[in-house]
Amino acid sequence: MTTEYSGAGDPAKSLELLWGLQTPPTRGPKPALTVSRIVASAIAIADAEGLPAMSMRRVADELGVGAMTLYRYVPGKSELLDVMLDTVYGELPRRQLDGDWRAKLDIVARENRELYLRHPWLLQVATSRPPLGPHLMAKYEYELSAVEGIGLTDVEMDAVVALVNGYVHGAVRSAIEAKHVIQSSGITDEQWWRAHEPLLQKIGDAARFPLASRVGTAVGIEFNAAYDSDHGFEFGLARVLDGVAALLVGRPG
Amino acid sequence: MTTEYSGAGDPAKSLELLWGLQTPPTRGPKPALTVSRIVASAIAIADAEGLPAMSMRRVADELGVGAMTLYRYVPGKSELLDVMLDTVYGELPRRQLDGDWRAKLDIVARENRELYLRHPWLLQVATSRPPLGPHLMAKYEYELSAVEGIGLTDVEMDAVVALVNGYVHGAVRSAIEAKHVIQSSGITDEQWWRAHEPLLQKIGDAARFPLASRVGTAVGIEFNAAYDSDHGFEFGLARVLDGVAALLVGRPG
DNA sequence: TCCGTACTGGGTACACTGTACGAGAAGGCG
DNA sequence: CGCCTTCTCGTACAGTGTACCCAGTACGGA
Repeated sequence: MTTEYSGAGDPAKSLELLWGLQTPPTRGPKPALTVSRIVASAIAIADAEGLPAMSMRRVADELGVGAMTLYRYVPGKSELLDVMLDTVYGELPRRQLDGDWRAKLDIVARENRELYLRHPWLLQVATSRPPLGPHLMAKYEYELSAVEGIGLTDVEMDAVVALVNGYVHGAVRSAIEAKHVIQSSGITDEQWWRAHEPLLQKIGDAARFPLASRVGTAVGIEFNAAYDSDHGFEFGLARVLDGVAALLVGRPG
Repeated sequence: MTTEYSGAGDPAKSLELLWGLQTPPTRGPKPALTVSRIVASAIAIADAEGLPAMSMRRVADELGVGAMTLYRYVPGKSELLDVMLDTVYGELPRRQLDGDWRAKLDIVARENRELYLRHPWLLQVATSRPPLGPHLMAKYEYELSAVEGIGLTDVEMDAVVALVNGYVHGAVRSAIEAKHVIQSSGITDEQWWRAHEPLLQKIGDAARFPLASRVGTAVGIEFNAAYDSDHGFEFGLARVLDGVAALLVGRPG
């Protein structure tokens, strides 16, 4: 299983692709493909079969062309990933944000969560300083607008947005991976803990990890129950937003 | 560039390795290697050259044996990664936690941060439900002890620990990736934004993203300055802990 | 109209990856 | 000693991204 890096390719090349800056040539045969068709295929494969299945040959097969043909449109796989990222960012609704900052950040968090659930492979792409595509720019602008004018410095605004985005990223990743493990193994968390109790007892002192086994079992039961899995997400998000609220106490805004 | 999954191998096999449950045979030639030597080599390579450089052949070369020899000691690369994870978790100091819950969580967060900075490849390993090695168990137990007896339910204790760990993970990842990009490209964030200003102006309406460019520039300057890079970490951590504090208001503990 | 030339398509090849298989060597036990 | 377990590791296979190069296409200028 592999995960990829964004921004690993030539930034200038990626930017040209992202903003559609390459001027189409007048001579020569008409291209059979377009970058967006390639990107759409790649996203479809990643959505359906995961990021590791998205190889250049696989995408090319899907489009009915040879593998090397893709390199006429995209400098390499890294740049393809960059464009995939920016493309799915374009799916975000970016509706009008109403209410106070908390309501706005709440919506932002939920929209990002939906996006991650729709494209789980996003969670496997490292996205620090990705090439600034138009949709990523718009996403950043949109998210900053949620905390504009509430008394934060510019740097604090960025930090708060990053904090919320980071939380959503982590929370969704945990949830998805837990679901995957349960699906692939057919073993729930609770069953897993129970199955390993004998092992844990055999390993030296069973009382060495009292908190871990008590809490671990409780969490397993909770997740195993027909418990609303959104609840865990809500809990963490509320904590993060409470933390931001504490920062704003006593500030004008 | 590739990243790996933990827990992708046979859990039972990983557990046997992690807890050292295999009984050494009496017959046959003496093994030339040990699992811990293999793991130490693998960790050294991953530390020095990154996770993608840690291939089975590379580790075998380092140890002066054939690639397939490793498979006598470790079922596969996934299980090797599991043991690597548990081994570095064993490096955590786990000193006596003093003070109130906030001081304790603060220490936990800092210790985890140090670990990530020492072994950046940890950030590229997906660790949801990794095989329960002895050191991971100890880590979990230690972290739970920071929030034990302060009025949280078991499930809340797990959620708070996961929240803090998730924050540290995300914050360190951002910091490390930002540093990598600056090192490899020689371009600071500020220079990057300035260099792309003409591009952004050329793209339709330059005023389309006023917040993004203002805040982006401010953040770039801040990071570029000889500004203590720990400051950003502190800010986010304080927000997270404030959020936990808000949860505890009015509870006995 | 016709050719040169810019361009596209894609086959082949290379250096990698993890690891299945199986042959040969080594060494404790009856 | 001989058996049988165990260890080492060469070879092989199905993948990966992509560099290189040749063949075919179609427009611009003559």
